[in-house]
Amino acid sequence: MREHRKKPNVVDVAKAAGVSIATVSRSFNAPDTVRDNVRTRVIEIASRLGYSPNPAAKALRLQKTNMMGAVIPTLDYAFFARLVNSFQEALSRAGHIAIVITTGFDNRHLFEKVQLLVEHGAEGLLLVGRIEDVKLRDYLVEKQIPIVTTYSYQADEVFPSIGFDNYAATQQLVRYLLGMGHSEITMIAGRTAGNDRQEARVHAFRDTMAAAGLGKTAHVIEKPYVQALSEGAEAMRRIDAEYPGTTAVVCNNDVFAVSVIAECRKRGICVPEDLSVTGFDDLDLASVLDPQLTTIAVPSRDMGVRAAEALLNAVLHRREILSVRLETSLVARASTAAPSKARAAMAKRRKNESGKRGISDR
Amino acid sequence: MREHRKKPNVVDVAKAAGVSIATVSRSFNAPDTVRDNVRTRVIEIASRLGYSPNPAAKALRLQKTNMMGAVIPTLDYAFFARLVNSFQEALSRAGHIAIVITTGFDNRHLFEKVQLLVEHGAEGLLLVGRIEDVKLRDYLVEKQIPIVTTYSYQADEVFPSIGFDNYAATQQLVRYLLGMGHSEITMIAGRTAGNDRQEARVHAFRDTMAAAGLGKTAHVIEKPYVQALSEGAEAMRRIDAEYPGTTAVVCNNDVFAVSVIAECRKRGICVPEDLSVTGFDDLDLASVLDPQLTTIAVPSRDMGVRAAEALLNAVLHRREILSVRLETSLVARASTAAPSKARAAMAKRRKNESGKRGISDR
DNA sequence: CTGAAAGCGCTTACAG
DNA sequence: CTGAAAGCGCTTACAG
Repeated sequence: MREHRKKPNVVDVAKAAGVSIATVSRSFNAPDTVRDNVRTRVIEIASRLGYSPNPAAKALRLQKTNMMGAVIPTLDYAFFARLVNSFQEALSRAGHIAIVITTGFDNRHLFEKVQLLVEHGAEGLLLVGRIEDVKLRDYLVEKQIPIVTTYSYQADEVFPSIGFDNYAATQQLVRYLLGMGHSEITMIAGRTAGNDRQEARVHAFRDTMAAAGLGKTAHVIEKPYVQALSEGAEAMRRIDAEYPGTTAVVCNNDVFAVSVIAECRKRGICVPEDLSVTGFDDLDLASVLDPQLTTIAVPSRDMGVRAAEALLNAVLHRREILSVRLETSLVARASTAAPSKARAAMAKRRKNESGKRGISDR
Repeated sequence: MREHRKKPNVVDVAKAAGVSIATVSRSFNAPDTVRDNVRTRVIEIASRLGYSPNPAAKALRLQKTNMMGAVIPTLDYAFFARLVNSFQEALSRAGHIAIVITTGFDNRHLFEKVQLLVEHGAEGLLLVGRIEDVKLRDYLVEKQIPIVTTYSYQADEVFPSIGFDNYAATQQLVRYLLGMGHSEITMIAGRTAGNDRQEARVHAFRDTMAAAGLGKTAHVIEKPYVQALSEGAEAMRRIDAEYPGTTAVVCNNDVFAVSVIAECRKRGICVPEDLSVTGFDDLDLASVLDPQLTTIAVPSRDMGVRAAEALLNAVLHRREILSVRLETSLVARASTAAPSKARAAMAKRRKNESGKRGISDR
C-alpha cells in the first residue's frame, strides 16, 4: 500500500489552515508578524501534513543556497578528512552545509569538479593548493565566487589562501637533521607535477642541503600519494639499493613514514639507530607508533574552520577574504637521532665515491 | 575595480544571441533539437558571458536536486571517511553530489541533522546504524525519502540496511581466541547507549564466552569513541588493575587496539606473548603496525558504493531499496597468539579467586 | 526548428 | 495582522 503522496507545499498548508500562503510563509520565517493563535495553528497543521519548505524554491527566491563546496584530493587520507570535518562542522554551526567532491589526486579534472559543485549550488569554495589551471582561474574570477585555497600559504596570489609555508617547514626539518649530524638524506616526496606543496618541499630540501655543502648527498624519490602505505616501503627498498649511505629519510607525509618504518623493521634496520625517519602532518597515529614519529604538525583543523568562516563572511557580509599564514611546528620524537658512527662512516665513504662518479639526482 | 556584475541568466544569453530563452535552454539540454549554427552561437555567447544555469531554478523546475545526503558520526575516524569517500565517488560518477554532515557521535541531534540535509535538498539519505529515534522514524516514513542505513545489517526493519552482522563477526573473533586457549578476555567497547553495533558486539562477546563456560571471565569496558587513541590506553590501564588475569583484549575498533598496544609497550607487556590484542575494521594501518593487527575486515568501501547505487536507483528509477548483508572476515595477524603458560596460570588463579568472591561484570 | 507562455514553490513589498 | 500578486530562473508542452 505504498501510495505516492505528493509532498505538501505552502498551498496545501494554507488551504488546510484557512489562511493565505503568505501567512504560512510568515508563520515560519517571521513568526512575530503573525497572530499567535494563527501561527500556532499553521505550524500545527504544517507538521501534521509533513510539510517542509522546498529547498529549491526557497533558494531561488532568496538567491541563497546556504551551501559551500569543498574539492579535495581524497577523504582516505586522514589529513584531508580532518580538514573537511572541521570545515563542515564550522559551516553547520552557521546553518550552512558542505558539499564535497574528491579529485583522487588527479587535478586534470579539477575544473569539472569545481563546475559540478557550482552547478549544484555551492556559494563558496574550499580548494586545496595553488590553482594552476588557467581556464579554471579565469572561470573563478569571471564567476566571482568566493574561494579560498588551503594548505599552502601564498602571498601575491589572485585567490586568498589559508595555509602554511611548506618551504619553511621542510627547511626547519632538514636543518634539525643536519644539526644532529646527518649528511646524506633522502626525501620521499609526493608527485611534484602540478603540486605546489610538494614542489616547495623539494626545493626547500635541495636548497638547505646545498647551503650546507651537501647538494650531492641530497636525494629525492618521487612517489604517488595513493597507496602511500605501500609506496613508502617501495621507496625504502630503493633507498637501500641506490642510496645506502642515507642516514635520514624525510617523508613528505606521515603515511610514507609509517610505511618506511615498517619496511625497516622487516629488513632489520633499526629506527632511529641505523636510520632516522621523519614524517609530515602529525596525524594522530604519529604519536602511538613505535618509535614515535618526528614530524611537522600542521594546523589542518584550523584551516578548515578558518576557511569556513572566511567563506561565510564573504557570502553573508560581503567581506573580503584575507590570506592567512598559519604556523607549523616541528615535533621532535623518537624516530630521529644522531647517525651512528658506522653509518656515518659508510655515508662518508659513499659520498666520496659518488663524488668521483659524479652522480647527481637532478 | 570590483564591480559586482549580476550573474547572467537565460534572458541575458537569449538577448545577446537574438533568440528566445527556450532556444537557449534547448541548446544545452536538447542540443539536437536546435539548428547547428544557432546552437553553436548560443553556446559560444553563453560561455563568453560566463553563463551557467541557476541550480535552484533548475531544481525547482525539474523537481530534482541531484544531491544525496550522508550523516555520519565523524570524518576523523578512517572507517567513516572511507565510507563517505566511496559513497561520494559513486554518486559523482552519476552526476550527483554528496552533502555531508556529522553528529560527533551524539545521536541526540540526529533528527536535526537529517532535517538540515533534507532542507538543503537531499533526495536520499545514507545513515549509520539503526535509527532509534521514533520521531525521526516517523518523519522519514512520512516524507518517503529513500534512505539506507549502513554498517549494521538488520532484517525485519522498516528501513533497508546495507551492512554486516556485528554479532557474527565478534562471535567469530571470540571463538578464534578461545580456540587458541584464552579463557579470560576483556572487551573494550564503544558506548552502547543508542548504538546497536556496539550492543550486538557486547552481546556476542558475552554469549560466546558464556557458551564456553567462561561467563565469569568475560569483562567489558565501555569507552567513548572520541579520542579513541587515548581511551584505549586508559582502558588498558584499567585492565591491568582490575582484570590482571586477562590474556586477550578484544577492541571494538582498530584505533583502540593501536592505543592498547602502545600502552602495553610502555608497560613492558609483550604483544602477543603476554597479551593478545584484536581490533575491528581493518584500517590500512592495521597491517603496518608492530605487531600487525589481528582484526575484522569490514567492507566499508563496498557499503558506500552500494548505498550510493541503491539511492540512485530509488530516486532515478523508483526502484525499491533492498537490504544487503555483506560479509566480514577475520584477518589473523601477529597480535594474537596462544596465552603463555605463566599468564594462563595466573588467569586460572584469578578466575578461582573471583569465583570465590563472586565478582561479576554485569 | 523556434517561440510564447505556463508553472515549479517559495518570500516579500505593497496595500489594506 | 493578513492577503493578492509579482517574480526568482529555469524547462517543456503546445502551437506554429
